[in-house]
Parts: sequence; C-alpha cells; structure tokens
Amino acid sequence: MTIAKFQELKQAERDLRRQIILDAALTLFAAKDFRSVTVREIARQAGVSIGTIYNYYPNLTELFLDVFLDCAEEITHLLDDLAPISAPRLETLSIRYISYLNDHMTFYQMMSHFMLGGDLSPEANRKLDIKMKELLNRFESTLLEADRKTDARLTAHALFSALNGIMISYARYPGKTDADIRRHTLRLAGIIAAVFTSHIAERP
Amino acid sequence: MTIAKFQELKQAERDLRRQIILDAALTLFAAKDFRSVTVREIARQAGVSIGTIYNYYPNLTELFLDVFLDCAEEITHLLDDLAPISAPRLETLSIRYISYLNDHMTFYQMMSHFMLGGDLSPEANRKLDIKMKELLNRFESTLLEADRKTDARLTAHALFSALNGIMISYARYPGKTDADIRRHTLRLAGIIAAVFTSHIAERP
Amino acid sequence: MTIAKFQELKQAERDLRRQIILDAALTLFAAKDFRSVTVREIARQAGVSIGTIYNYYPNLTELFLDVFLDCAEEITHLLDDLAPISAPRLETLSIRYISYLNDHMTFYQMMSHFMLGGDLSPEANRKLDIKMKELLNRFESTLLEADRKTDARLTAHALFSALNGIMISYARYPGKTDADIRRHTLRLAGIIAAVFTSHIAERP
Amino acid sequence: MTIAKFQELKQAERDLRRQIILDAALTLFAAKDFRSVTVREIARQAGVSIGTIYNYYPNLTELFLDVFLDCAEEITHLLDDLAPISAPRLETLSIRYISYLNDHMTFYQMMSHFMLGGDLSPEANRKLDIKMKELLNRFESTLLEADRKTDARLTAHALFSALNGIMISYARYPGKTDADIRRHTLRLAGIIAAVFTSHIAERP
DNA sequence: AATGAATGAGTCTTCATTCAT
DNA sequence: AATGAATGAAGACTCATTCAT
Repeated sequence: MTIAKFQELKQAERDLRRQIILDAALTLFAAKDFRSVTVREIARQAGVSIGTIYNYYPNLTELFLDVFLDCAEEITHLLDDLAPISAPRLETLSIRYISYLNDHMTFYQMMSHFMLGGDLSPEANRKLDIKMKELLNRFESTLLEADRKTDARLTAHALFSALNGIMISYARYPGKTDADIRRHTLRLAGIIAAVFTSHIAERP
Repeated sequence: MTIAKFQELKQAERDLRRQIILDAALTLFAAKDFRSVTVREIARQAGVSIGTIYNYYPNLTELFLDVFLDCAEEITHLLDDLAPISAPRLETLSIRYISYLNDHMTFYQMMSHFMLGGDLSPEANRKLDIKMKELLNRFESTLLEADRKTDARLTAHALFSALNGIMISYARYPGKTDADIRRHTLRLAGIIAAVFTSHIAERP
Repeated sequence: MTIAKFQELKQAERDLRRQIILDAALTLFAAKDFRSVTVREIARQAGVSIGTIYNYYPNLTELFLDVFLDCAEEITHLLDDLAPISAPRLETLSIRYISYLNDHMTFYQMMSHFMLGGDLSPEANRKLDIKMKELLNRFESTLLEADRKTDARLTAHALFSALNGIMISYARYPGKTDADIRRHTLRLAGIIAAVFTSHIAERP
Repeated sequence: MTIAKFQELKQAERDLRRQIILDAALTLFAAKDFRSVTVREIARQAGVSIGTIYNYYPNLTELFLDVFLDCAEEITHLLDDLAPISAPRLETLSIRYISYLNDHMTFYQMMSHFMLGGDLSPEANRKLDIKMKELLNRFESTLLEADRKTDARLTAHALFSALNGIMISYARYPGKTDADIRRHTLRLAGIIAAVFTSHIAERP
C-alpha cells in the first residue's frame, strides 16, 4: 500500500515535469514559428537540462506532437461543453472553434505541419489519428443533434474542413491587426455556420 | 536598334533560365516536402550552379515564393476558363480547385507555409497579396454570376476558406491511397459547393 | 562467528551480482562491438540499475577490463589443461588458442583496445599485466616442454605474437562466412605451429 | 588546351588541400588515440573550416580510412624497394615492416579498428580490401623469391599474421620506454623471420 | 554572368556519471 | 546497497549563403 502510494507520487512527479516541459514549449511557440524552436531553448525555458527533455521524449518531433495532441484534447473538450447549450449549435460550435484557433495559432500551424507533411513514426501516427477522429466526432455529433436526417459523417467532414480553411486563408492579412483578423475570421465562421445551417434546414 | 535587340535577347535568355530553375524546383517538390529541398539539389536538377540561383533570387525563400506565385497564377487562369461554362458554376469551380490542389500538394503546402508563418520581405509580401487577391477574385466573380444579391465578397471569402480547409483536413488519411484521398476531397468539395449553392438559392 | 557468517554471505551475494553483471556484458558483446555497448544496456541485460553497476565498478572501462581479465583467465586455464596431452604440443596449443579467439572475438577486440590504446589507471594496468603474463607463461612452458634448449622466453613471445596476429589479419575477410574464417585462421595457426616446431627440431 | 590546363590546376589544388587535411589528421593521431580526434580539431589543425572537411569526405570514417590507405600504400612501397636488396630477404622485410609500425602506431591501430570492427560502406570496404591485398602481395612475392617450392600464398598469410601480432602483443609493455619497445619488437621480428627462413630452408 | 568550394554557426542527439531518495 | 532520473558536455553533420575566379 505504501509502495503503491510511493509509485503514485513518482508518477505524479513525472507527469508534472512532463507538463512543465510541454508548457515551456507552448510558451516558446507563442513567440515564434514552432519549427524554429530548439531543444536548448525548451530546456532553458522549462528549467531542466537538455538530457531531461530526451528522458521524456525520444526526439523533438514527438514532443511537438505531444503539444499538438494536448491542444487537440483541449479544444475537443471545449466543444464538448457545448452540449448543454441550446439553440444555434452549429454557429456556437464554429465560433468557438475559430476563436480557439485565433488564440492558438501554434495548434493550427502544427495541424498543418503534421497533416500535410510530418514524417511520424507509426505509433505517433496512430495517436494523431485517434485525436483527430475524436475532434471530428464533436462536429459529427453536433450535426446529428441539429438534424438527424443529414448524412452527418460526410457533412461533418465538410464543415470541419470549411472551418479549418478559414485560418489558412486569413490568419495573415496585409496590414491588419490581430483584432482585425479575429473579427474577420469569426465573421467567416458565422457565415459558414449559417450556410450549413440553412442547408440542413432547407431539407423537407 | 541593334542594342535594343541585344538587350531583348539577353532578357529572353534570363527569363528562360529563371524558368528552368523554377521547373527544377517544382520537379523536386513533386517528390518531397519542399522544406527539405536544398539549393544544391535545385542547382543540380536545373543543371546550373548554386551561384547562378543566387543570381536570380536573393535567397531560397524568394525562390520558393516564386514557385508559389507561378502556381497561383496557373490555378487562377484555370478558374478563369470557367467563365464560358454554364450551369452549376460553384460546383465546377470547387471541383476544379480541389482537383488542382490534389495534383499540386506543394502549392498547398506553400500556401500554408507563407500564409501562416513565412517571414517575407515587404516586397515579397506585396507580391503574395496581389496574387492571392487575384485568385480570390475568381471566387467572388463566380459567386456574383450565380447570384447578384449576395454579399459576394464575404461569401467568396467563406467559400474560398471552406475549400482550402479540405486539404489540410484530409490530405493525409490513415491508410488511404492517393486515389482514395482525391475521391474523398472531391466529394467534400461537391458538398461544400452544394451547401453554398443552396444557401444562395434559398434567398427570396 | 555469526557475524563472520553474515559477512561471508554478504560477500557471496556481492560476488554473485558482480558475476551477473559480467555475464550480461559478455552476452551483449557477443552481439555487437564492445565499444558501442552502453551502461544502460548492460544494466537492463543484467536486470540491475545503472547505479548498481557503478557500485561495483568505478567506471565503464574497469568493467570492460574485468570482462577481459575473466576471459584471459579462462583461456589461460584452457591452455593449462593441455599439460597431460602428449605429442605435438605446439600445434594443439596454437589451435586451441585460435579456436578460442574465433569464439570470443570480443576478447580479442579488447586485447587490441587495452594493449594499444586504453588509458587505464595504474591499478588496472597492474592487473592487466599480471594476467597477460600468466597467459604468456603457458606459451613459455609449452615451449620448454618441447625443447629445453631454446631460449624459451623469447621464442614464446614470438609465438604468442605470431598467433595473435592471425585474427587482426584475417578476422575480416571480404565475402567470407564465419566458418570460412575459422577454417582459414585455424589453418594459419597450424602453419605457424609447424614453422615453430620445425625451427626447434632443426637445432642440433 | 587552356581549359584543360585550368582544370588540371583546379584538380591539383583540390589534391593539395586533401593532402593538407590528411596531414592534419595524421599529426593529431600522433598525439592521441585516433578515435578520439574530432572534426573540429582536424579542421583547426588543417587551417580549414569544418564544412571543408565534409567537402572532401562524406564522413569522419572515410577520412580515417583514407589516412589508413595512405599509410598502407606507403609501407607497401617501402617493402617494394626491398627488391634490389640481396640476401636475407625475409629478415629485411620483417624488420622494415615492424620498424614502420613502431613509427606509425596509428596505422596499426587503424588496421586493428577497420579489420576487426569498422562498419564501412561497401565502396570503402572494397578500397580497404584492395590495399590490404597489395600489402600482402609484397610478403608473398618475397617468399617466392626466397623459395619457389613453398606454398607461398599460405605461408605469406602466416608470416604477415605473425608480424602483425607483434605490436598487439608488445606495443604496450609495463614500464618500458618507446626505445625499449622498439628494440623488443624488432628482436621478435627477427626471430619470426628466422623461424620462417629456417622452415623454408629445411625443405629438401 | 556563371561557377562551386569554402564557410561555420547552429542543430539534434548521446551517454557516462552523479546523487538524492 | 540499490535505484534511475537528471545532467550537460561533447560530437557529427547540415546547408544557406558568400565571393574570388
């Protein structure tokens, strides 16, 4: 029993340090393109040695992936809490998603990185796929709640895609402030939500 | 007069070599992630020296950007030729755009790279903005043709975004072949086109 | 008395664990170059922690040396058992020695490592010298038995050298199997033994 | 014609710099175990940048191998010049070989390294084999000159082995100076030569 | 204008060793 | 005495860019 407790504490400490490393990485990502962040920087920011980083992750890519997965989980939960909310579900969902992306551009950059190019280990690939599927599920279930007649899966894919495209198209806008961009991307999210909502509603 | 001719030829030669370099880069991009292509590789593929490349471009980024701009121009023209086509304009536009992206993943990767992170010179930024606006214009004009009452500009942004998001979401799909991905992404393009079309039509 | 017993057991346990570590190292050496074997690997193979290894050895080099000394002792004893054997002593000795080297390339690699380069502590050096001398003694005594008139010490050195050189020259042979190499090295051992035997016999 | 000259000079310059790098490496090897010499050190010693080293060699191993091959060629030629020398050929050959090894311990260490463990590319392996065979040929031809009846090839292998073993056995000798070691190893070389010579002579 | 060798800062990663528990 | 996470110095190697020819 005591030993079990000890093990538990050990694990808790390990989890904590892992979290410290993740947070350090995330902090750095906020300041610059995540691809240009080095192990040394992360180590310094986390207040641990370089070796420790490799004690928790086999390589940088896996660390980056973990940051991504953490974010994916966070946004997934945020969309979960949507459930009790009443009316225009699609709009709330869309707004919330795009709002998150505005606040976490790194997440979006990583999504682009891993979904388009990233050479991941099979195991890492599996983890990525699972998390992406979970995220997608929130869109699907929200659509099902809005209209049970729709082919939810496919429409969910379309909606998910549509929202994801907003940032790639407008995260960068000549001479606009972050606030401008947020306003514009949220407006687009609203339009897309409206378009999909009307599409569903229109069905007899 | 003779001198003018000489200058002209000189310029033609220069343009040709520049095109050779661009083609070499594009060829390499077809085989691997553009971020991992080196100057040396491009030089070898183009049959010129490294120095020559720097004679045409101040740095690698500008060369990459030029490849991107070339592709942007190409797809813009492809969407132009749509004009004479009658009926379901939105669908044709969407299918054609996504079809191009399937064939030119590098273009899409670069769009993601430059739109999200790329540190470009002001001049490069300007060129990028112009080309992106031209591309966007095709979406806007197509929408206007479909329905003059819509707030075309904003809806065009939404549609453009929606389509762009397809690739980031599904260019990579666990255990699917390129053909599978093409089929799925084109289907999603169709759905998005349909959704936008029905949205427009429904207006009184 | 009881305390003495306790101490004795303690020591026995210590010796056992030390042996376990040595065996683990030897097992790993069978699979790969000993210089590329890490403490971590040895620890895992032995089923002990890294710290424990440093409890028995001040550093990796001393552990490697201990493995080497163990092997040296083993081969020395193998050559000892030669005593009762009658006739062509030199040949039997040579064959047996080279046969051992074929089976324990690590021993040979270590001999090369420690004899040529290894920076050892004075204490370690002393241990190495003693064991090498013991091994050499077997060659000397065998020579003396074969012919009491020879300057056995020097000829023993020459024979020992001659045999040692076989492996460095032919342990690696382009496109040959282990069996081929064993056959060839044993044949060379035979020749060298014959050469030395005839040299001794020829004396008036 | 002029262009040819130009190319020739270019190549000469390249060869020269390559030689400078090789010499730098050899100089460092004289002071410490060649396995502990770093790229940085070689670059500094050669007065070139790290990058330049990699401009001439794909990796450190190939550079080390080249140093080895150069030495192998050198000693091979030294043994060649033996030809005009009259009588006790085997002894002269042996003495000269061991003398060279005393002066070039690095060569011997490398031989041990590459022959026992070194992971080389197939191409590198081929080069190594060729040079070793050339070296071995000198022993074979010397033996043939000494006695045409012997199975020269095999005896050459045995002699070559026997000499090679001298250094691994006595390059390091407790409390002896370099001069002592040289004296002892040369004496052993003499004995081995004598043993082989008498073996050959004794044949009817 | 074309060439391509030289540059070297900067990267990730390894691994023997330490030491608090 | 056993543990094993933390350490961080050190290494090999890359590659965009420069510049003398």
